[in-house]
Amino acid sequence: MLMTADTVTLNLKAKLFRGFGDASRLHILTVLREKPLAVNEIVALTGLSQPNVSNHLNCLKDCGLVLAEQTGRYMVYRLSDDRVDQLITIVETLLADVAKGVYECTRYDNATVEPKPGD
Amino acid sequence: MLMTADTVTLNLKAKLFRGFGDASRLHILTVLREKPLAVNEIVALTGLSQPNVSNHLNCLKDCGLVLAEQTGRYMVYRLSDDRVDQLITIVETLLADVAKGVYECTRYDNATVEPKPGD
DNA sequence: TTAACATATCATCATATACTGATATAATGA
DNA sequence: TCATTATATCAGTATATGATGATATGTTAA
Repeated sequence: MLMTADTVTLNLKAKLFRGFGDASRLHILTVLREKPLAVNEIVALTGLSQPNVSNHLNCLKDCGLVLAEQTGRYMVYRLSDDRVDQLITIVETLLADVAKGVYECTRYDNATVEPKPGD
Repeated sequence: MLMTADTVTLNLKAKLFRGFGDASRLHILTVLREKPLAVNEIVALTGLSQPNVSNHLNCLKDCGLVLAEQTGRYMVYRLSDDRVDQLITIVETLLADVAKGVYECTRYDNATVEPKPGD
């Protein structure tokens, strides 16, 4: 399939969504909703390893979801845009309505899914 | 690893975001913004293979992002909630501001978006 | 019933990517 | 300078998951 302009845009949007689509990154984004934080603070708040946090922050920064500013020997990160917070808020409200489904969404992992009545 | 209530919620939110975080699924969701569609119509509009569309629709349905209704021999899918459309809209506006960064965000993968042979 | 169509599922493969431990780089202060 | 702290990067591994081709299931109509 050819890489049309639409396809490129589609990939960019998907990639942006994927920025939020990992529990670790979402955790980082969530603690950053409160206030800008240095890496070590994010490590402490999330319980993730330092290299792991650094990797995720790097991704989030490259994707434009967070901004970084060097302050002394601290690198302080913050959300880049109100819409980042906004997207999380909307998903939180949406989750309240579809939580059960999401919880059971195992996609290809059918091995863990029990047979439905009538099967 | 301990699975606190917060961790569970975090994973659910991330999973919901991941529903949007794939170009194929996002394409499907995008064509469904216009109107409800049968699987064969989605296949035609997206150019994806039928099993692939079916798999993604199954995921989207389980995750509560779309609803399915059998109509004769057609299975008609539609977006489950206005917020699904809303989230895509916000990401589209956000993308306009951070597009360059997203495009360059390769994280661990270096083979970004090249057409595959045979496509 | 059979044929044709519509959709779902399965086995398999290939790739993406999250994580860890070790190490490198950078900034500060003694 | 050296020691300490803060962050980033790298190699290696394990897992998740997207895609395909074949097949099964389900629906309608002749």
